[in-house]
Amino acid sequence: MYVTVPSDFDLENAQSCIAHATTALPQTSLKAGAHLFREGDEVERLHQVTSGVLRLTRLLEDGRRQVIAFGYPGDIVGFPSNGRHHTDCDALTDVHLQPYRRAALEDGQGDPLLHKNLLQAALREIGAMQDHFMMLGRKSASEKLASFLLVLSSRCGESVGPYTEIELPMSRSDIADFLGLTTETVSRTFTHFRKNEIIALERSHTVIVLSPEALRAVAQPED
Amino acid sequence: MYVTVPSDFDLENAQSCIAHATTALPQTSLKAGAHLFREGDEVERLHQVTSGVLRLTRLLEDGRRQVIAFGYPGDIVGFPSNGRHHTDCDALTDVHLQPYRRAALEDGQGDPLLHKNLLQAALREIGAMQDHFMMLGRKSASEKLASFLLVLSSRCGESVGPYTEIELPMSRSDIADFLGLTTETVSRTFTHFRKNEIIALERSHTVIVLSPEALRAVAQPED
DNA sequence: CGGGTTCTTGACTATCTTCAACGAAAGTGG
DNA sequence: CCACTTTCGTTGAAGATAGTCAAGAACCCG
Repeated sequence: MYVTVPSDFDLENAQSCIAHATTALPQTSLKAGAHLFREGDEVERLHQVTSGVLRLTRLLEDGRRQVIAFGYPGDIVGFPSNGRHHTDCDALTDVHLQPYRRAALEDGQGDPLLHKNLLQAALREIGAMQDHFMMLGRKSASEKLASFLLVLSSRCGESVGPYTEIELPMSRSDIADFLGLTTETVSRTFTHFRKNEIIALERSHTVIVLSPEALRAVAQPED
Repeated sequence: MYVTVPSDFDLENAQSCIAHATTALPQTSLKAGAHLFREGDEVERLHQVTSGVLRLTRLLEDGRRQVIAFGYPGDIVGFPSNGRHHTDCDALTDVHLQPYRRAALEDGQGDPLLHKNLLQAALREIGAMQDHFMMLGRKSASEKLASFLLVLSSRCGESVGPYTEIELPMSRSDIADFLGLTTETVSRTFTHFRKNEIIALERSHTVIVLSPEALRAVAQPED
């Protein structure tokens, strides 16, 4: 999951499981905190998240970290770069996964429909990442966090009375490393939104969106 | 072209033209300043740069711009996201291009080798973009510019006596929008490098790398 | 309940941006 | 070819946003 400009995420298309009955591998699962793969590992499978949330990260020698993406249900992770994983991946919550053979992506053989679906997923990934560049390079802290909350709200928000509730399985520092900020700035920005009654924090990991309009206004200022 | 961690770019692999004799489309060319495609256009062809440099950009409603990538010889641009271009693309210099049918990427039919090569290019693209996230999210202005110059130096540096010379076809604001900075900061950082005798500027678009070691040291601090 | 981690908050600082001015370079038209 | 205009690059001063350092509060887990 990246933070893309609104309406870019094709829910219908992406969330559907693209497994094909005849060739499907059995679903697997992962406990919270367990790792799925590490940077440099040979890619054997791609994985589509069925439930739970994954975290993809990359490290710099000096310890700086970038969270590349969060893997939410419907997302496919593990695209090989020169045959190898290019990020670390671990589970933020218990996760269920639908694995696909790497060959299903790379060879047309076997299941042509699956091949096509995986390829399209990879191409959508490129598009989504291009949007995320804009986020990282050109948006302020408030814009970043507001955009992030909006995406989460549409992908995993639950209606609670008149409001939308978002459960955040990741820590403040995960959010910071995803958005190119520090934990302190993320925390302060949450507080700022809270004081302006744009959101409420039930617990630090449970956000209630009080005013989606205000959130949208912060995320993409008119000009 | 993205700014990736060192040694990640596979020169051999990427620079080679992947056209297949029997199915090849004729080369095309583009004058400096001409556009190749615009965001939202239906993708008909992918293009591999043969000579010259392309610029891929994305705009925010309020005018903020992100340069997504520069297309250097060997690079392939135009991967479709849901069948459409997701960026604008224009030529910074006169450019020669090898076009490929979109179907060559999306269908296995036709030329299986070409299909495979295009797919691998798309997957490498994902890996390279992941590195670029780190750049945008976690690096300082000096680190960004030093990394940028190092990549250019290895991709298009020309030996001039003991030094490497880099010709920059893009403006300061292109560099700024690529690295997530302002033109002023880019300019100041150039000046800073010049004063420290890491580089020399023959003209504002011609960089001479005086000390690649120093540049590397700035690009990736030990810890 | 205790101990460690995570989150929040405060004070201060640094980096980068903004605004502004100027000079250099490049494009335009007579 | 030269003057004119416009764009681009550099530099300075001031300001703002986000980062750093530090401490206390809240939360989680055993």
